[in-house]
Amino acid sequence: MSEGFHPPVEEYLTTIYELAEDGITVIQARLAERLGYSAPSVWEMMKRLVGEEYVTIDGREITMTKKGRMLAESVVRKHRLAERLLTDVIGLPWHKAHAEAGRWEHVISDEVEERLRIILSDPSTCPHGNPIPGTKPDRIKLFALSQAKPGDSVRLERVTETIEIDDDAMTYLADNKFITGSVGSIRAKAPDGTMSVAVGKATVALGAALCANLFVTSI
Amino acid sequence: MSEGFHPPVEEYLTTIYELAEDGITVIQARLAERLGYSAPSVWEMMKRLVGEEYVTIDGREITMTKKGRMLAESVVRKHRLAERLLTDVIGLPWHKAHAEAGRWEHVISDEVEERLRIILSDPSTCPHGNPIPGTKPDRIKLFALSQAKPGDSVRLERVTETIEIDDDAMTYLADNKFITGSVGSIRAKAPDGTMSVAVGKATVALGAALCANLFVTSI
DNA sequence: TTTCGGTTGTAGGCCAGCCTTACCTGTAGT
DNA sequence: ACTACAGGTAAGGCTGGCCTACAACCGAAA
Repeated sequence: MSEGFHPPVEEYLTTIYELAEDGITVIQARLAERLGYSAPSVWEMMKRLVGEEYVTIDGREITMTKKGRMLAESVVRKHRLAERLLTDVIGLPWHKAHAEAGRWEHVISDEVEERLRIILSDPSTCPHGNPIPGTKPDRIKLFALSQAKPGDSVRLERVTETIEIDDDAMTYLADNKFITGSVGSIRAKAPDGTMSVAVGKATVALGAALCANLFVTSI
Repeated sequence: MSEGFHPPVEEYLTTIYELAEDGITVIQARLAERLGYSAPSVWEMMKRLVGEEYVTIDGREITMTKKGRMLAESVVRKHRLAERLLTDVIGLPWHKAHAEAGRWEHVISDEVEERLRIILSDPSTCPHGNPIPGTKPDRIKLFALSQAKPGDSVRLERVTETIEIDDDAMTYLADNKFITGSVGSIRAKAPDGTMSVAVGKATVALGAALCANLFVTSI
């Protein structure tokens, strides 16, 4: 926060970070989609980010430099710590934390970040299971829900950013009590990948695209 | 946060609110000073705020409309609740909370504000003693430290915004352990209003301008 | 091979919100 | 009564970050 305070730059860099984290090739078009900006706007910002040595572009693919990655990780860290604060301390519902933290991430100072890490006992993930950069991750092997078979019992461990940004999907998951930590058992899997999962007394239907972005452990 | 999200507008309105709160006549020149903007910038924004019916201008004096006051109070409320969160829960030092909250106030949603009010037990003031709009104030009569006489013992109850925005002054107070809740006894009062106050084992020297903005109770 | 969807690049524009410079006005002090 | 100075108004300018419209390219499928 000391010298530069540039929410747009931070926004672009974290989006690059999160796309890469979700295994999506980072090109301008993906950024334009996710950010909701026009292609020329993204292009212009890329020129700037290359100029300021936050990223390099090789062919179409955008890669962060060390400088870019450090800034991105700092902001992502603040975002995910903020989410933990919001859910664990402030009591904001699970599915609403992402949007709130999306604004908070730009205004949290390094000192407060440090305090948060302490009072939250150095958490390794956000409430949706995504890792907090700079902490040693719990090395449990997760797999996509889409790989589970009928009969399997699983615990939901992680919802990727691709889903986190989708308010409707998050609300749907929360309404059906299928949030991080919830246990479900696979009832059925349709040919198109849609799954039926029993959670508590009810059964939730989950589309293929959603299942590919829900990571679980066997139980 | 729903529709309009205009940090500059919020910044101007809260500044107007805080100037009035500190008993300072609100004119453009005061705003320019406190915000660090040029007079024409302030003038332009005033045109806009009058146009959008946030304020009215009568002669030189600027007064908020109901609409303006509601927005200003909402932002001030978020600011002061954020300060409480920062000091009481997150553990940020007393004198650093103001600057941090100055950024947070623009990004806190109404829902989080409500949660904060609950987890903080509906506080009636910020950590510096300024009232949180919408709560019934503790009706203790405070007086300015400058009105105290040598020999008096007082407890510091409130530091006005005029001082809160002054980082050096706040750090000085904190370094000398003279913060809200601290007890001091007046040792001496110089002709120019400078006071010597014993706090704990040490004695603090406080300038006249500062003393006029520190509110205390007799003890 | 042609065509077409996805993508990148270019040109030109717009608006908020700040700036400087300059000028005008009213009030207070000598 | 005159000057000084604080305060307000005017005109013009700049930058960041977004836009639309359009041109150029590329790979894959028809």
